[in-house]
Amino acid sequence: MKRLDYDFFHRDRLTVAKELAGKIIARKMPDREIIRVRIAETEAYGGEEDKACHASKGRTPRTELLYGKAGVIYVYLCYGMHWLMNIITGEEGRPEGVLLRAGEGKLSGPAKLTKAIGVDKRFNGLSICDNEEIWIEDDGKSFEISTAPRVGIDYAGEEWAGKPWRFIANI
DNA sequence: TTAGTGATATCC
DNA sequence: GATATCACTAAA
Repeated sequence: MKRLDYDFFHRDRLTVAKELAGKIIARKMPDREIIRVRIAETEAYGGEEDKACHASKGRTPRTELLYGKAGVIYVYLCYGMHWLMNIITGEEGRPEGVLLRAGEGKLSGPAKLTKAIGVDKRFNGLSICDNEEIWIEDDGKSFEISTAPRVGIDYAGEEWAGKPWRFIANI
């Protein structure tokens, strides 16, 4: 069992998103219990012109993290009650990231995943390959990966909403 | 289908 | 200071 390090995330976002599907996210809770959830779905965001990426409309304090170093966790509060978790990928200085969209089993939704592993604002800005509370593990198993269009981003227009940048592991 | 929720960005 | 927007969920 090995932890994914900076080199894993320091690559093209589509590659990272595809390979991240099927990996395990581990979370050490405050009571020292360790929760492990296999990642079932990911989505790639960002790139030069991706209108669905938060950073596409301009660099702001909130999106500053997206331009940062690969492996950094970007946590975003959506609709006032849902935490969405992303991991920054690619070169520093480019707004790229991968959204963790679902976990194995009943965790069919990005906010359910973060709720299950107790991720919130406190993790925003942490590096996932350099702390003892949360990390990603590779247990050596590999899965068939399906692709599909991203969801929930109709505002970005058909061209971007239709990109097959969603990766689903056939667990 | 619709309500609920709050941070953020963008306008005064 | 005010308002519009939003990478969602649960209940119906």
